[in-house]
Amino acid sequence: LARDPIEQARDNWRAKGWPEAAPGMAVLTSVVRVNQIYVARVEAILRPFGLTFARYEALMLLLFSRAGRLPLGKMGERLQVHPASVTNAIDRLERDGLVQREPHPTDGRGILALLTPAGRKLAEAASARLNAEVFDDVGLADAELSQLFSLLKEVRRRDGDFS
Amino acid sequence: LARDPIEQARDNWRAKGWPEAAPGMAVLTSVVRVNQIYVARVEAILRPFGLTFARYEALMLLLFSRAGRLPLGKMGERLQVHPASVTNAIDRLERDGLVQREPHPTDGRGILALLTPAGRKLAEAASARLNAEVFDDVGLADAELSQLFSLLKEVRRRDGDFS
DNA sequence: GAAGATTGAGAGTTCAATCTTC
DNA sequence: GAAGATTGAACTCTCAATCTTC
Repeated sequence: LARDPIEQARDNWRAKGWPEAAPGMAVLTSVVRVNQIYVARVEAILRPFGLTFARYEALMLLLFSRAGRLPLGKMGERLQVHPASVTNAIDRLERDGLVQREPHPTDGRGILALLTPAGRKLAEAASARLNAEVFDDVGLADAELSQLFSLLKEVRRRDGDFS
Repeated sequence: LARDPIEQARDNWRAKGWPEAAPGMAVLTSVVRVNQIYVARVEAILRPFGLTFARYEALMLLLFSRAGRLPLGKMGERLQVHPASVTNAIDRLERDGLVQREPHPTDGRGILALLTPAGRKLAEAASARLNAEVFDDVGLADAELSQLFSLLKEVRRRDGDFS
Protein backbone atom coordinates (compact mmCIF):
# COMPACT_ATOMS: atom_id res chain seq x y z
CA LEU A 1 0.00 0.00 0.00
CA ALA A 2 2.87 2.35 -0.71
CA ARG A 3 2.81 3.91 -4.16
CA ASP A 4 0.06 4.08 -6.76
CA PRO A 5 0.22 0.79 -8.70
CA ILE A 6 -1.01 2.46 -11.89
CA GLU A 7 1.69 5.12 -11.80
CA GLN A 8 4.14 2.29 -11.32
CA ALA A 9 2.74 0.58 -14.41
CA ARG A 10 3.00 3.84 -16.34
CA ASP A 11 6.67 4.12 -15.42
CA ASN A 12 7.20 0.52 -16.50
CA TRP A 13 5.58 1.36 -19.82
CA ARG A 14 7.96 4.27 -20.38
CA ALA A 15 10.98 2.21 -19.39
CA LYS A 16 9.88 -0.45 -21.84
CA GLY A 17 10.13 2.07 -24.69
CA TRP A 18 6.43 2.84 -25.08
CA PRO A 19 6.27 6.47 -23.88
CA GLU A 20 3.53 7.62 -26.28
CA ALA A 21 1.18 4.89 -25.13
CA ALA A 22 1.88 5.29 -21.41
CA PRO A 23 -0.70 8.01 -20.63
CA GLY A 24 -3.48 6.20 -22.49
CA MET A 25 -2.63 2.95 -20.76
CA ALA A 26 -2.73 4.68 -17.38
CA VAL A 27 -6.10 6.31 -18.07
CA LEU A 28 -7.69 3.16 -19.42
CA THR A 29 -6.43 1.14 -16.47
CA SER A 30 -7.73 3.82 -14.11
CA VAL A 31 -11.19 3.66 -15.65
CA VAL A 32 -11.21 -0.12 -15.28
CA ARG A 33 -10.17 0.14 -11.64
CA VAL A 34 -12.66 2.87 -10.71
CA ASN A 35 -15.40 0.92 -12.46
CA GLN A 36 -14.47 -2.04 -10.29
CA ILE A 37 -14.72 0.12 -7.16
CA TYR A 38 -18.05 1.66 -8.12
CA VAL A 39 -19.70 -1.59 -9.23
CA ALA A 40 -18.63 -3.28 -6.00
CA ARG A 41 -20.26 -0.50 -3.95
CA VAL A 42 -23.46 -0.62 -5.94
CA GLU A 43 -23.79 -4.40 -5.87
CA ALA A 44 -23.19 -4.45 -2.11
CA ILE A 45 -26.20 -2.15 -1.67
CA LEU A 46 -28.35 -4.03 -4.17
CA ARG A 47 -27.67 -7.53 -2.82
CA PRO A 48 -30.19 -7.26 0.07
CA PHE A 49 -32.79 -6.26 -2.52
CA GLY A 50 -32.08 -9.40 -4.54
CA LEU A 51 -30.86 -7.32 -7.48
CA THR A 52 -27.72 -7.14 -9.60
CA PHE A 53 -26.53 -3.95 -11.25
CA ALA A 54 -27.70 -5.19 -14.65
CA ARG A 55 -31.19 -6.03 -13.41
CA TYR A 56 -31.41 -2.73 -11.51
CA GLU A 57 -30.55 -0.82 -14.68
CA ALA A 58 -33.29 -2.69 -16.52
CA LEU A 59 -35.81 -1.80 -13.82
CA MET A 60 -34.86 1.88 -13.92
CA LEU A 61 -35.15 1.95 -17.69
CA LEU A 62 -38.73 0.75 -17.33
CA LEU A 63 -39.44 3.10 -14.42
CA PHE A 64 -38.53 6.12 -16.54
CA SER A 65 -40.33 4.98 -19.66
CA ARG A 66 -43.83 6.12 -20.55
CA ALA A 67 -46.34 3.56 -19.31
CA GLY A 68 -43.58 1.54 -17.68
CA ARG A 69 -43.11 -0.77 -20.63
CA LEU A 70 -40.45 -1.20 -23.33
CA PRO A 71 -39.58 -3.65 -26.14
CA LEU A 72 -36.78 -6.01 -25.12
CA GLY A 73 -34.71 -5.04 -28.13
CA LYS A 74 -34.91 -1.36 -27.18
CA MET A 75 -33.67 -2.22 -23.70
CA GLY A 76 -30.64 -4.10 -24.98
CA GLU A 77 -29.82 -1.17 -27.22
CA ARG A 78 -30.05 1.36 -24.39
CA LEU A 79 -28.07 -0.81 -21.98
CA GLN A 80 -25.57 -1.79 -24.66
CA VAL A 81 -25.80 -5.49 -23.92
CA HIS A 82 -26.39 -8.63 -25.97
CA PRO A 83 -30.02 -9.68 -26.64
CA ALA A 84 -29.38 -12.90 -24.75
CA SER A 85 -28.47 -10.86 -21.68
CA VAL A 86 -31.80 -9.04 -21.85
CA THR A 87 -33.66 -12.33 -22.12
CA ASN A 88 -31.79 -13.60 -19.08
CA ALA A 89 -32.33 -10.47 -16.99
CA ILE A 90 -36.05 -10.28 -17.82
CA ASP A 91 -36.41 -14.00 -17.09
CA ARG A 92 -35.09 -13.44 -13.61
CA LEU A 93 -37.05 -10.23 -13.00
CA GLU A 94 -40.23 -11.95 -14.17
CA ARG A 95 -39.56 -14.94 -11.94
CA ASP A 96 -39.26 -12.50 -9.02
CA GLY A 97 -42.55 -10.84 -9.96
CA LEU A 98 -40.95 -7.46 -10.74
CA VAL A 99 -41.67 -7.45 -14.45
CA GLN A 100 -44.15 -9.06 -16.81
CA ARG A 101 -43.84 -10.00 -20.47
CA GLU A 102 -46.43 -8.73 -22.95
CA PRO A 103 -46.85 -9.25 -26.69
CA HIS A 104 -45.92 -6.24 -28.78
CA PRO A 105 -49.21 -4.56 -29.86
CA THR A 106 -48.25 -4.02 -33.51
CA ASP A 107 -45.26 -6.29 -34.18
CA GLY A 108 -45.93 -9.99 -33.67
CA ARG A 109 -42.22 -10.70 -33.26
CA GLY A 110 -41.71 -8.25 -30.43
CA ILE A 111 -42.06 -8.64 -26.68
CA LEU A 112 -42.61 -5.84 -24.17
CA ALA A 113 -41.40 -5.85 -20.59
CA LEU A 114 -43.90 -4.27 -18.21
CA LEU A 115 -43.04 -3.08 -14.72
CA THR A 116 -45.32 -4.57 -12.04
CA PRO A 117 -46.34 -2.60 -8.92
CA ALA A 118 -43.87 -4.69 -6.91
CA GLY A 119 -41.15 -3.91 -9.46
CA ARG A 120 -41.87 -0.20 -9.25
CA LYS A 121 -41.78 -0.31 -5.47
CA LEU A 122 -38.48 -2.20 -5.37
CA ALA A 123 -36.88 0.10 -7.95
CA GLU A 124 -37.78 3.14 -5.83
CA ALA A 125 -36.59 1.57 -2.59
CA ALA A 126 -33.29 0.40 -4.08
CA SER A 127 -32.73 3.82 -5.64
CA ALA A 128 -33.28 5.57 -2.31
CA ARG A 129 -30.61 3.39 -0.71
CA LEU A 130 -28.21 3.84 -3.64
CA ASN A 131 -28.66 7.60 -3.52
CA ALA A 132 -27.90 7.75 0.19
CA GLU A 133 -25.07 5.22 0.25
CA VAL A 134 -23.33 5.67 -3.08
CA PHE A 135 -24.45 8.41 -5.46
CA ASP A 136 -24.48 11.16 -2.83
CA ASP A 137 -20.72 10.75 -2.46
CA VAL A 138 -18.78 9.10 -5.26
CA GLY A 139 -15.48 10.40 -3.95
CA LEU A 140 -15.16 13.89 -5.46
CA ALA A 141 -16.24 17.47 -4.84
CA ASP A 142 -18.95 19.06 -6.99
CA ALA A 143 -16.62 20.96 -9.31
CA GLU A 144 -14.50 17.89 -9.91
CA LEU A 145 -17.60 15.80 -10.51
CA SER A 146 -18.73 18.01 -13.33
CA GLN A 147 -15.22 18.04 -14.81
CA LEU A 148 -15.04 14.26 -14.70
CA PHE A 149 -18.47 13.96 -16.28
CA SER A 150 -17.44 16.21 -19.20
CA LEU A 151 -14.25 14.28 -19.89
CA LEU A 152 -16.02 10.94 -19.88
CA LYS A 153 -18.78 12.37 -22.03
CA GLU A 154 -16.23 13.31 -24.67
CA VAL A 155 -14.93 9.73 -24.76
CA ARG A 156 -18.49 8.42 -25.09
CA ARG A 157 -19.32 10.94 -27.78
CA ARG A 158 -16.28 9.98 -29.84
CA ASP A 159 -17.35 6.37 -29.55
CA GLY A 160 -20.58 7.38 -31.26
CA ASP A 161 -22.93 6.55 -28.44
CA PHE A 162 -25.09 9.62 -29.04
CA SER A 163 -24.22 12.98 -30.66
CA LEU B 1 -28.96 8.39 -31.27
CA ALA B 2 -30.18 11.88 -30.49
CA ARG B 3 -29.39 13.08 -27.00
CA ASP B 4 -26.94 11.75 -24.43
CA PRO B 5 -28.76 8.92 -22.61
CA ILE B 6 -26.88 9.59 -19.37
CA GLU B 7 -27.87 13.27 -19.33
CA GLN B 8 -31.42 12.09 -19.88
CA ALA B 9 -31.09 9.79 -16.87
CA ARG B 10 -29.69 12.66 -14.81
CA ASP B 11 -32.71 14.80 -15.68
CA ASN B 12 -34.99 11.92 -14.72
CA TRP B 13 -33.18 11.71 -11.39
CA ARG B 14 -33.77 15.40 -10.70
CA ALA B 15 -37.40 15.19 -11.72
CA LYS B 16 -37.81 12.24 -9.37
CA GLY B 17 -36.77 14.43 -6.45
CA TRP B 18 -33.20 13.23 -6.07
CA PRO B 19 -31.22 16.31 -7.17
CA GLU B 20 -28.29 15.83 -4.75
CA ALA B 21 -27.64 12.33 -6.02
CA ALA B 22 -28.02 13.16 -9.72
CA PRO B 23 -24.42 14.24 -10.44
CA GLY B 24 -22.96 11.20 -8.68
CA MET B 25 -25.31 8.88 -10.51
CA ALA B 26 -24.33 10.45 -13.83
CA VAL B 27 -20.60 10.14 -13.13
CA LEU B 28 -20.83 6.56 -11.91
CA THR B 29 -22.91 5.57 -14.91
CA SER B 30 -20.41 7.31 -17.19
CA VAL B 31 -17.52 5.37 -15.69
CA VAL B 32 -19.40 2.12 -16.21
CA ARG B 33 -20.15 2.99 -19.82
CA VAL B 34 -16.60 4.14 -20.68
CA ASN B 35 -15.24 1.01 -19.03
CA GLN B 36 -17.52 -1.00 -21.31
CA ILE B 37 -16.17 0.87 -24.36
CA TYR B 38 -12.52 0.47 -23.38
CA VAL B 39 -12.75 -3.19 -22.41
CA ALA B 40 -14.48 -4.01 -25.69
CA ARG B 41 -11.66 -2.36 -27.65
CA VAL B 42 -8.97 -4.17 -25.67
CA GLU B 43 -10.61 -7.58 -25.91
CA ALA B 44 -11.08 -7.19 -29.66
CA ILE B 45 -7.31 -6.71 -30.01
CA LEU B 46 -6.43 -9.51 -27.58
CA ARG B 47 -8.75 -12.14 -29.07
CA PRO B 48 -6.41 -13.08 -31.95
CA PHE B 49 -3.68 -13.63 -29.34
CA GLY B 50 -5.92 -16.04 -27.45
CA LEU B 51 -5.96 -13.73 -24.43
CA THR B 52 -8.63 -12.07 -22.30
CA PHE B 53 -8.09 -8.78 -20.51
CA ALA B 54 -7.76 -10.57 -17.18
CA ARG B 55 -5.15 -13.00 -18.45
CA TYR B 56 -3.27 -10.20 -20.22
CA GLU B 57 -3.11 -8.24 -16.98
CA ALA B 58 -1.73 -11.28 -15.21
CA LEU B 59 0.96 -11.70 -17.87
CA MET B 60 1.98 -8.05 -17.63
CA LEU B 61 2.20 -8.27 -13.86
CA LEU B 62 4.69 -11.10 -14.28
CA LEU B 63 6.55 -9.33 -17.09
CA PHE B 64 7.25 -6.34 -14.86
CA SER B 65 8.17 -8.34 -11.79
CA ARG B 66 11.73 -9.17 -10.84
CA ALA B 67 12.64 -12.60 -12.20
CA GLY B 68 9.25 -12.88 -13.91
CA ARG B 69 7.62 -14.75 -11.03
CA LEU B 70 5.07 -13.87 -8.36
CA PRO B 71 3.04 -15.64 -5.64
CA LEU B 72 -0.55 -16.23 -6.76
CA GLY B 73 -1.91 -14.46 -3.70
CA LYS B 74 0.12 -11.36 -4.53
CA MET B 75 -1.31 -11.35 -8.03
CA GLY B 76 -4.89 -11.50 -6.81
CA GLU B 77 -4.17 -8.63 -4.47
CA ARG B 78 -2.67 -6.46 -7.20
CA LEU B 79 -5.42 -7.26 -9.69
CA GLN B 80 -8.11 -6.95 -7.04
CA VAL B 81 -9.77 -10.25 -7.90
CA HIS B 82 -10.87 -13.33 -5.97
CA PRO B 83 -8.27 -16.09 -5.36
CA ALA B 84 -10.43 -18.45 -7.39
CA SER B 85 -10.13 -16.14 -10.38
CA VAL B 86 -6.34 -16.24 -10.13
CA THR B 87 -6.39 -20.04 -10.01
CA ASN B 88 -8.61 -20.07 -13.09
CA ALA B 89 -6.49 -17.57 -15.05
CA ILE B 90 -3.20 -19.31 -14.21
CA ASP B 91 -4.74 -22.68 -15.10
CA ARG B 92 -5.53 -21.40 -18.56
CA LEU B 93 -2.20 -19.59 -19.03
CA GLU B 94 -0.35 -22.71 -17.93
CA ARG B 95 -2.39 -24.88 -20.29
CA ASP B 96 -1.36 -22.52 -23.09
CA GLY B 97 2.30 -22.76 -22.08
CA LEU B 98 2.59 -19.08 -21.18
CA VAL B 99 3.15 -19.57 -17.47
CA GLN B 100 4.43 -22.30 -15.18
CA ARG B 101 3.61 -23.07 -11.56
CA GLU B 102 6.45 -23.36 -9.05
CA PRO B 103 6.47 -24.14 -5.32
CA HIS B 104 7.17 -21.14 -3.12
CA PRO B 105 10.82 -21.39 -1.99
CA THR B 106 10.22 -20.56 1.68
CA ASP B 107 6.46 -21.03 2.28
CA GLY B 108 5.21 -24.56 1.63
CA ARG B 109 1.65 -23.31 1.21
CA GLY B 110 2.47 -20.83 -1.53
CA ILE B 111 2.66 -21.21 -5.31
CA LEU B 112 4.58 -18.98 -7.70
CA ALA B 113 3.58 -18.26 -11.28
CA LEU B 114 6.60 -18.08 -13.60
CA LEU B 115 6.51 -16.47 -17.04
CA THR B 116 7.79 -18.83 -19.77
CA PRO B 117 9.72 -17.52 -22.82
CA ALA B 118 6.57 -18.03 -24.90
CA GLY B 119 4.57 -16.06 -22.33
CA ARG B 120 7.06 -13.22 -22.39
CA LYS B 121 7.03 -13.14 -26.16
CA LEU B 122 3.22 -13.09 -26.34
CA ALA B 123 2.95 -10.39 -23.68
CA GLU B 124 5.28 -8.15 -25.67
CA ALA B 125 3.53 -8.80 -28.97
CA ALA B 126 0.06 -8.18 -27.53
CA SER B 127 1.28 -5.00 -25.84
CA ALA B 128 2.69 -3.67 -29.09
CA ARG B 129 -0.70 -4.11 -30.77
CA LEU B 130 -2.58 -2.63 -27.83
CA ASN B 131 -0.29 0.38 -27.81
CA ALA B 132 -0.82 1.04 -31.49
CA GLU B 133 -4.53 0.29 -31.66
CA VAL B 134 -5.88 1.44 -28.30
CA PHE B 135 -3.56 3.14 -25.81
CA ASP B 136 -2.10 5.60 -28.35
CA ASP B 137 -5.55 7.15 -28.70
CA VAL B 138 -8.09 6.62 -25.95
CA GLY B 139 -10.28 9.45 -27.18
CA LEU B 140 -8.82 12.56 -25.53
CA ALA B 141 -6.06 15.14 -26.04
CA ASP B 142 -2.95 15.07 -23.85
CA ALA B 143 -4.03 17.79 -21.44
CA GLU B 144 -7.44 16.18 -20.94
CA LEU B 145 -5.81 12.80 -20.45
CA SER B 146 -3.74 14.03 -17.56
CA GLN B 147 -6.77 15.77 -16.05
CA LEU B 148 -8.83 12.61 -16.29
CA PHE B 149 -6.05 10.57 -14.74
CA SER B 150 -5.83 12.91 -11.75
CA LEU B 151 -9.57 12.84 -11.10
CA LEU B 152 -9.73 9.06 -11.25
CA LYS B 153 -6.64 8.82 -9.06
CA GLU B 154 -8.40 10.83 -6.39
CA VAL B 155 -11.32 8.39 -6.42
CA ARG B 156 -8.92 5.45 -6.15
CA ARG B 157 -6.96 7.12 -3.38
CA ARG B 158 -10.10 7.74 -1.35
CA ASP B 159 -10.98 4.11 -1.77
CA GLY B 160 -7.71 3.29 -0.04
CA ASP B 161 -6.03 1.46 -2.88
CA PHE B 162 -2.65 3.03 -2.19
CA SER B 163 -1.62 6.29 -0.48
C1' DG C 1 -34.21 -12.57 -46.67
C1' DA C 2 -34.09 -9.71 -42.37
C1' DA C 3 -35.41 -8.66 -37.56
C1' DG C 4 -36.88 -9.97 -32.65
C1' DA C 5 -36.37 -13.24 -29.28
C1' DT C 6 -34.95 -17.61 -27.30
C1' DT C 7 -31.91 -21.67 -26.49
C1' DG C 8 -27.74 -24.24 -25.34
C1' DA C 9 -22.73 -24.19 -25.11
C1' DG C 10 -18.49 -22.10 -23.46
C1' DA C 11 -15.96 -18.96 -20.58
C1' DG C 12 -15.28 -16.16 -16.45
C1' DT C 13 -16.42 -14.55 -11.68
C1' DT C 14 -17.75 -15.16 -6.93
C1' DC C 15 -18.87 -17.80 -2.87
C1' DA C 16 -18.61 -21.57 0.43
C1' DA C 17 -16.26 -25.56 1.62
C1' DT C 18 -11.98 -28.22 1.79
C1' DC C 19 -7.02 -29.41 2.13
C1' DT C 20 -2.43 -28.48 3.25
C1' DT C 21 0.99 -25.96 5.61
C1' DC C 22 2.31 -22.29 8.64
C1' DG D 1 -6.45 -21.43 14.59
C1' DA D 2 -5.05 -18.74 10.35
C1' DA D 3 -3.30 -18.30 5.59
C1' DG D 4 -2.61 -19.99 0.60
C1' DA D 5 -4.63 -22.42 -2.89
C1' DT D 6 -8.01 -25.39 -5.04
C1' DT D 7 -12.66 -27.39 -6.05
C1' DG D 8 -17.56 -27.47 -7.22
C1' DA D 9 -21.91 -24.90 -7.41
C1' DA D 10 -24.44 -20.86 -8.90
C1' DC D 11 -24.78 -16.85 -11.81
C1' DT D 12 -23.91 -13.78 -15.74
C1' DC D 13 -22.24 -12.66 -20.22
C1' DT D 14 -21.35 -13.69 -25.10
C1' DC D 15 -21.69 -16.32 -29.27
C1' DA D 16 -23.77 -19.31 -32.72
C1' DA D 17 -27.79 -21.58 -34.05
C1' DT D 18 -32.83 -21.73 -34.27
C1' DC D 19 -37.69 -20.30 -34.57
C1' DT D 20 -41.22 -17.12 -35.58
C1' DT D 21 -42.91 -13.16 -37.79
C1' DC D 22 -42.24 -9.20 -40.70
